[in-house]
Amino acid sequence: MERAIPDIVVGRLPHYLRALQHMSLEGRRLTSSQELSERLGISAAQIRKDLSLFGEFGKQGTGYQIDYLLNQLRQILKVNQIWDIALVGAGDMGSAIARYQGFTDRGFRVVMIFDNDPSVIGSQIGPFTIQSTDELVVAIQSADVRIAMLAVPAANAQEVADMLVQAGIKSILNYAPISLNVPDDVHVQYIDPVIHLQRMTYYLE
Amino acid sequence: MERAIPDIVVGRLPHYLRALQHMSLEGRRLTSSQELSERLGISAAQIRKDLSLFGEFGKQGTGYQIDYLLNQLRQILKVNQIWDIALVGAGDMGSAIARYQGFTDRGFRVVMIFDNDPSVIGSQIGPFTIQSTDELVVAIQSADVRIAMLAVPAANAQEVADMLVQAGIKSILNYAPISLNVPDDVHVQYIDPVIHLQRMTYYLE
DNA sequence: TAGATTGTTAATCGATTAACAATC
DNA sequence: TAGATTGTTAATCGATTAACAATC
Repeated sequence: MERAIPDIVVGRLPHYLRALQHMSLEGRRLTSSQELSERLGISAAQIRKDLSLFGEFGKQGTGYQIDYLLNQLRQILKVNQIWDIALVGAGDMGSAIARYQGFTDRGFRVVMIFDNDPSVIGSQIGPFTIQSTDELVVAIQSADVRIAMLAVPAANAQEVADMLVQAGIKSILNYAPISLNVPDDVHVQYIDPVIHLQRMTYYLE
Repeated sequence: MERAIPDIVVGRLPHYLRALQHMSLEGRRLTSSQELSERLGISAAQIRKDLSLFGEFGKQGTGYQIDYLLNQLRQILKVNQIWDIALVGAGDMGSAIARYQGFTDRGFRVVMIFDNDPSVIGSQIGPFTIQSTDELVVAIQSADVRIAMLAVPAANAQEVADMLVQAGIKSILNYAPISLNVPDDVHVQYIDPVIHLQRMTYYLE
C-alpha cells in the first residue's frame, strides 16, 4: 500500500492553493518555493518536500508555473469541482456564512439552510428558504450532500451533528465552541475564535 | 533562561480550558487526563505532559479538581481578566462577530468597531457606533487596546493590518482569506472556512 | 555558459507515547 | 489496603531542515 500523506501536509496544501490563486489573479506566471516561503512563513524546503509527495511540479532553475501548480493542487484537494454544503443554523453567524461570497471560486457553495426556530423557518436568506431541522436528514440524503457547516448554539451542536451523520454527511465544519463526537469516517474541523484569541493572550504581557 | 513552552502546547491549552469550562457548568468537580483525552481526542499522556510544564495540578489516584485547574489555566493563558478587542469590518461577518455572545465568559469583549464605508459609519451595532477607519489608529492607541479582529475584504486586509500595527495592536485574529505581513512581535491567527473545507475534501471520494 | 532552483537524501530536531514509580 | 491516577523518564516516532546533485 502507498504511504499515506501525513495529515499535517494535507493541512498545508490549501494554504499553497490560496497563495497561488492570489498570484494568479495578480497576473503572475511563475513562482518559486522561495517566494511561497516568504508569503506563507513556511520554509522553502518544506514546501518543496510537501509538493514532491504528489509529483514533480516544478522545473530546476525556473520554479513552478502558477496556473499549472494551481490546477494540480485543485485536483489533489478535489476542489476542481464545486461541492454542495448544507448549513445548519440561521442566526447571526449562519446568516453571515450564507451570504459569504468567498466560497464559489474556491470549490464550494451553500445549497440548503436549516434552523429549528419556527420564527425564521420559511424566511429567506438570499436565494435560500430556511428549512426546518426536522427535514434535515431527508433533505440532505436526497440531495446527496456530503459537507455541512454547523453554526448552532453549543447546547444543540452534538444533537445536530448526530443528525448530520445519520444523513450521510462526511465532513463537518463546526462553528459551535464544543468538541463533537462522530464516527471515525466523518471528519470535523473547528472554528472557534476564542480558542485563537486565548492562544494569543498567552504571549501578551 | 527557562525553557520556552512549545507553541504547539500553548495551542492545546485553550482546548483544555474549554472542556473544563463545560464540565464545570455541568456541575462536575473532578476529572482525569483519561476523561479529558476522550472528550478532546488528545492522548492522556500528552495532556498530563502539557500540564506538567506549568506545575503539578493533579493528585495521584484522584485526578484534577476542575475548578482549580480551570483557574490555573486561566492564569496561564491570561484570561483571568477581560481583554478589549477592536473589530475592523462591519459587513456580514463583522456584524455577526459584534453580536456574538460567546466572548465575555471566556475573557474577551469587543469595545470598538470600524468600517470604511460611509454608508454604515455612525450607525449602531448593538451598543456600538461604527467609527471611520480614519479614526482607527488614534482610537486604539488612546484606549490601549492590544487585540484586533479583522473582518474586511482580502483586498484591504494588509492595509488595515498595517494601521493596526501602527496603533500598537499585538494580536490579530484575521478573517480575511490572505496571509498578513506583520512585525515579529505581532501575533496573527487565521480563520478561513475554505481552508478547513479544502482540508476535508482531500479525504472525500 | 553561469545562475537559479528543483527534488531528494540524510541529519537533526522536536513531539508523542509507553511505562512505571510515587502516592493519594 | 487495593485501586486509581498523576508526574516524569526514556524510547519511539515523525516532522523539519540543511545540503547538494541534477538540470533547466
